[in-house]
Amino acid sequence: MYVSYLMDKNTGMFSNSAGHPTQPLNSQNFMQYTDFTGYHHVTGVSDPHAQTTGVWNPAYLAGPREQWSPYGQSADFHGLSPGTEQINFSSPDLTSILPTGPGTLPSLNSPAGQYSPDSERRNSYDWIRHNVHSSSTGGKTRTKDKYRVVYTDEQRLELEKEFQYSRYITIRRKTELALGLSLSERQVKIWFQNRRAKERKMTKKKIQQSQQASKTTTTLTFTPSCLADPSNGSMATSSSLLSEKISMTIKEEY
DNA sequence: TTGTGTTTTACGACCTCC
DNA sequence: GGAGGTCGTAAAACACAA
Repeated sequence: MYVSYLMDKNTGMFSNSAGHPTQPLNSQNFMQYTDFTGYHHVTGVSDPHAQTTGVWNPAYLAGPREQWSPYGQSADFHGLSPGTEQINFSSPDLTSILPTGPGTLPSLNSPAGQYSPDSERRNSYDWIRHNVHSSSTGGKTRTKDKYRVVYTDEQRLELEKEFQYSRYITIRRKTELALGLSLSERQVKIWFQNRRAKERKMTKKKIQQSQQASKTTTTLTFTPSCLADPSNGSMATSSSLLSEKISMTIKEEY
């Protein structure tokens, strides 16, 4: 709230909405995806006109997205226009799911799943499922008929893009996003909360891994001196000691 | 097919700020 | 007091190995 509040106050940031990913941006100043792990559903993401768009609010399907966009100029949330906008994806995770070209999103006419390595795991069955789950307009809670809904690729992508732009969404953007994605503002808010939690979790994991790696390296560089010690006995003994040291290091880590 | 582990929505508890 | 933050967790959805 506080950050959003401040960001909302800081109108200079979004003055004329310039610089905001919502608006068509140059590829140069467009946000870079630094982390997109876990979002495998990219099939048909950028194809608002494909058959898979059953996930969209019928109101949006009535015409081009330009007409239903709450953002004025373009409904292509962050430059999803085919062939006109380019987005830099710096994340290995993202580049793995996106075309290998210079940061271009998949062509609108591309077959769903073509660009997704996960298409092997989440194939056509997957986007069919998404159509089935087109009731992602949400509002369903534990107390209602369904525990949770699965967001569509489009919803996830746009939320993710917004997240890459800013970890904390402004009140205004939350409203716009909720409108554009047929989600409730509460859902958008919670999505951001969960996304931040996910990022923290991954950051923590990475830190732990790097610490563990450095510890292991330290142990390994220290060991040869032990091996050089004539009193150390046979090599077999030394190597067994080494493996013991490593396992102990790992144990310490946990 | 089934068991298991991971990820994704959604919520409640508690905290801070206005 | 209300809104939104983190943290922890439940449960659905999903992937994958056996």
